[in-house]
Amino acid sequence: MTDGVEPGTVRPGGRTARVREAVLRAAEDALTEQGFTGLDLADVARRAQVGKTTVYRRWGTVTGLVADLLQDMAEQSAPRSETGSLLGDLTANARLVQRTLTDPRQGALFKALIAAATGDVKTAAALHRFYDIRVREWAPCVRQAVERGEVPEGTDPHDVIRAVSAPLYYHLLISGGRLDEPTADRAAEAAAMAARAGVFVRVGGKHA
Amino acid sequence: MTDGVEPGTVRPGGRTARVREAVLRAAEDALTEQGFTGLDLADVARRAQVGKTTVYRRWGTVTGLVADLLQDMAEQSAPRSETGSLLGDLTANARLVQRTLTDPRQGALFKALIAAATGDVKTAAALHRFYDIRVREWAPCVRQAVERGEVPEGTDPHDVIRAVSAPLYYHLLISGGRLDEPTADRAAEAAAMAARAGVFVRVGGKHA
DNA sequence: TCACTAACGGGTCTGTGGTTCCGTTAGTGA
DNA sequence: TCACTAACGGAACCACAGACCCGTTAGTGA
Repeated sequence: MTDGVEPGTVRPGGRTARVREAVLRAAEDALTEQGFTGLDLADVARRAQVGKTTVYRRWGTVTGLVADLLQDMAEQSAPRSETGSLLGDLTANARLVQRTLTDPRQGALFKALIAAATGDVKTAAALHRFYDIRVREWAPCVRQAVERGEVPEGTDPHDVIRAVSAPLYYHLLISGGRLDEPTADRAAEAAAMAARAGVFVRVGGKHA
Repeated sequence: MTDGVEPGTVRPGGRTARVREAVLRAAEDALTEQGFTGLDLADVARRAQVGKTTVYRRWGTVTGLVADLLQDMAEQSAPRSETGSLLGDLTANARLVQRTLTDPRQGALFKALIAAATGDVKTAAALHRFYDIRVREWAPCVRQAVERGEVPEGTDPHDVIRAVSAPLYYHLLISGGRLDEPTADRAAEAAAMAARAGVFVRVGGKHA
């Protein structure tokens, strides 16, 4: 803590990078299969074919490992589609999220990541960063809608994109309701309607 | 497992009830302070001034205890307010949720409950039941809005109420954004707008 | 009021998640 | 290509959450 250098920072190339890669993939698998609660670092080490000492030294705790995994996931981005209308773009986004959360592996993984973030501020910060990046990637479609005059000037793009995802995550984590394509479409419609009506216009020009 | 009777079912009165009460309150406190991860049943027993054997016998696991706590919480209901307009009612609901989630203790508790539910199907079922009850309590205000002609016939009341909460929980768990009164008001507005536009009309008459 | 036994609880034991020690392997810079 | 040392990893070790045993307390029905 006090004496500085974290392991993995001085010689980040070669073996160190390979170990990190293997451990993160193993952690992903383990989280997906066991969930956040059932995760132990020795098991991750076994899956990664790496000494468990290494895992404990580099990441220390389960939440530390999850935080690093989130950082890694944040780096790989998926491209967005463009349909020419706000509703079309938001629907594409909603369906992408819906498909991701419905996929047995991905859905379980995201649940585990979110659960981990509830208990640790560093992990929570990593999760926020991850979603901030994803939201930023889709924000342009709202800006284009503003330019086209579909939604009023001053509309906060991030708020709109988040409004699309929110009901889907609510279903996944809280209500347990069906998470099908019509649900996704409804989420997109609701967000588009609200955006058109000027609900997401920021008066002071301040962004979240 | 195979031989039937669960402890606490044959003599549910007197001491058994007192123990349950004390343990649930202690679990609530512990969850609030330590979060879901940092919870151990011996600590709960200590707080409740109850033998730890009792806690292990009656509830067995952390998730089992959380599931019972959720059932207990579901039984105590908070009344809703009526303002005479859909937007007014939804705003009242949004602010209630916002205040609950912002409160340091309550917010932490709900985070912990949701995290626990991600890892265990019984707990998840209990969580779904809890929110289903809460949603039902507020559904009448949407039905009244239908009667007043504010929103189209066939609008699913539950969908509307859930649409109000969703962005608030999204902020709490995922984006980490500000969770203030304007945010709550915006959530209510967005839901009201979408409802008015007929986004939540169910075609087949089937409810979620 | 009394007998019956469900449910409680202190004490002890154990499996395992996590830590530490120290020798080995392999990046890195000259 | 060589010296230096960061980073890895097997093995022994430890602490503690959770299981178990068995004697005690107190609801319940007659």
